[in-house]
Amino acid sequence: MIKKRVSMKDIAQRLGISTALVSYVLNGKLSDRINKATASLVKDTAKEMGYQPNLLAKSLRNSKSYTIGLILADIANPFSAHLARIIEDEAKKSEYTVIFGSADESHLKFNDLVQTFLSRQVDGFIIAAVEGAEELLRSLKEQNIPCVLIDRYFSGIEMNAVTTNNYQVSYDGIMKLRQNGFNRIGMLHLKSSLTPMTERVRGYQDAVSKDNTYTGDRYLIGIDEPDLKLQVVSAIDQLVSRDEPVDALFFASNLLAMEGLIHIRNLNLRVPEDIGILCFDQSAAYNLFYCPLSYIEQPINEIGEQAVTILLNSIDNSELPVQDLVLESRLVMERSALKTS
Amino acid sequence: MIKKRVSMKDIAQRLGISTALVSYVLNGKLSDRINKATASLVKDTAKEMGYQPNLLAKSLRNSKSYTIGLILADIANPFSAHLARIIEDEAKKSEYTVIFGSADESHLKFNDLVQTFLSRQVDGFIIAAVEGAEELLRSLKEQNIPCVLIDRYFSGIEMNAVTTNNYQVSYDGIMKLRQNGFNRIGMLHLKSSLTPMTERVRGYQDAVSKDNTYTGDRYLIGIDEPDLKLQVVSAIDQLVSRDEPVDALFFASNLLAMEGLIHIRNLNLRVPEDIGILCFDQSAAYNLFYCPLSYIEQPINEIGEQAVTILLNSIDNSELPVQDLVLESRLVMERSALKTS
DNA sequence: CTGAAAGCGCTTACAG
DNA sequence: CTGAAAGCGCTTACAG
Repeated sequence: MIKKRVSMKDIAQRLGISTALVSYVLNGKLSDRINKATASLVKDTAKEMGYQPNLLAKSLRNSKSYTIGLILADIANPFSAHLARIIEDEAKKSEYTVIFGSADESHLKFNDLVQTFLSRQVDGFIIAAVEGAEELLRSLKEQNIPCVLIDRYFSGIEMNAVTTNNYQVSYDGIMKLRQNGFNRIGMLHLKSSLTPMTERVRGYQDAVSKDNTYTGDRYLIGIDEPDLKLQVVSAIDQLVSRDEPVDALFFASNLLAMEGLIHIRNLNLRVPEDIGILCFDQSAAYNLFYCPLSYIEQPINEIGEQAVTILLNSIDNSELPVQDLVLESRLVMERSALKTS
Repeated sequence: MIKKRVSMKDIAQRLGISTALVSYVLNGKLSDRINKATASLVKDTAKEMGYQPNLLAKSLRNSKSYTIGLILADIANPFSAHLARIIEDEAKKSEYTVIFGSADESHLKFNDLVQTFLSRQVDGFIIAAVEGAEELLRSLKEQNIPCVLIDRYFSGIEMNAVTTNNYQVSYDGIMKLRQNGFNRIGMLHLKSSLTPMTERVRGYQDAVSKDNTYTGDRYLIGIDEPDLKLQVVSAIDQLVSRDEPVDALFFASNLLAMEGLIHIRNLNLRVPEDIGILCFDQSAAYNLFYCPLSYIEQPINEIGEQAVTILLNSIDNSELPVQDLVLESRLVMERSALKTS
């Protein structure tokens, strides 16, 4: 059996005083009214006996668990993993613990996680929501449970959110490609109704349509996530074998870029001579590609930090107005986006 | 304010019965002795009122939190992130929740995490330990707190562990390189006293020393993690510019391989013509390198699953003997390990 | 300066 | 078939 851990009661008994007194001392409350000698005796004894407060009991009594629930799309995705790390670090600074789960784009898993975390009395949520989550989010809002949405934004619901300027940075990126001389720019995106993806597509569409270059959907292909590899391959095959083939590609996500670049290499297409490249999201992997790749870098650290800050504020004060923070991504232009012909 | 959540007491009052009865019904206990009508009434009312059990209270009462503490080296490392995902999934199947933290190779952070998690009354730990953790691990063992070590193994302490055959697979990998005709094989490893690294080095040393090819340390260079990038660059520069330069390189970790390959490409060394390559750990990034890379793949899924299984077993039954599971890694030989001259 | 007492939301041995 | 009561480890208003 696990050794019984020592409680305040144990300390109190050993010292022949009340648990109330032990509690006051150990929490530094009423310190002005407590006998200094008693106080230090209590502290010493606590240390000696290896006292560890039981946070479960504390939480139950205070109806505050100092726990935040983090729901991510997929912790195995580097973007999520990085975010998880920042959020855990940041939460810890304020003595909060993080419990987490991956929703894997499944509505059922998402609901399940929310319920589990509620049972565990989390003080609030940081959520990268999945499609079909609106109803549940609305109910969290109604119950006044502090939440911050990250990455994905639901326009119908007034909730705290930390997102990035997906539309603008995509637009800027494409315009930059155009200025650099590319004029048949294709885009691969994930079929998704969630804002980051839709906004990136919209940014692309507006940029390529500007001044009537061509209408936005001519070189635009949506990919189904479950069948990603195969579809990326055939999409690229298609785009490069047209009468007027693409001369540049914009990958709307990490994973798309990964698979796309592999195929481009297999096709022996030269970047940027045959095809220019722009990717959304940074990846350590890009460094292994022969041509320095251009990408759009979201400020992950800031997203994580701000999400925690906003959440903790709204836990402390439920009257705060809803915050909707849009951070700026950075456009990093490398050789893959320079026309050389 | 957060709306008060509904408790068993609320249900009991509404129905004019005792909370005991509510508890019995909702937990399916004593179900043979309870009036079916009352039972279904309770269940319906619970559902209608949106009852959510308070796991904090339950845990306090049962001295069991259904929580496991996961301590990783660094959640932002793909290997860890993947592991975290498996462990969370696997734990969830048994209704356990995971709380996690990154120790970042810091002894202090590690201690801190253990204390925090103990305060939260975790039922057990899954731990990728840091250097200098022995003492604390020993104390966990003394307190009979269920633990499973992963990835890193401490020979002095009898604890459950799930690791992989680092020595053997490294040995095999190097022997394979030799069979393929490489005979001046270098290795870059992290300076670390922890088993995975030391075992990989030992495997390399034994393999290159076999039949007196050369002694094991001639082409062996240790890298300090904080200064990894620069040191990898200068290590490689050194190894390839000797009178008898290396004709192959074994990278003992993901990160080393990443930086090393970038530099090899910058030097315009051809893989495998100028230099053969073998990497420890798989990485999605390898696919972007121009030459298919050989690597050693640890069975991450199995590590995670087994760790959870062993942990839950030892939570349920503290009398179980210590388990020390060594899983087999897989050697994946690609063109980077084929001598072509 | 200190203690007795109630209560957070649950479970369970005991009694009827 | 059901209820009263104690207790898990804490905190805190109240009394002295």
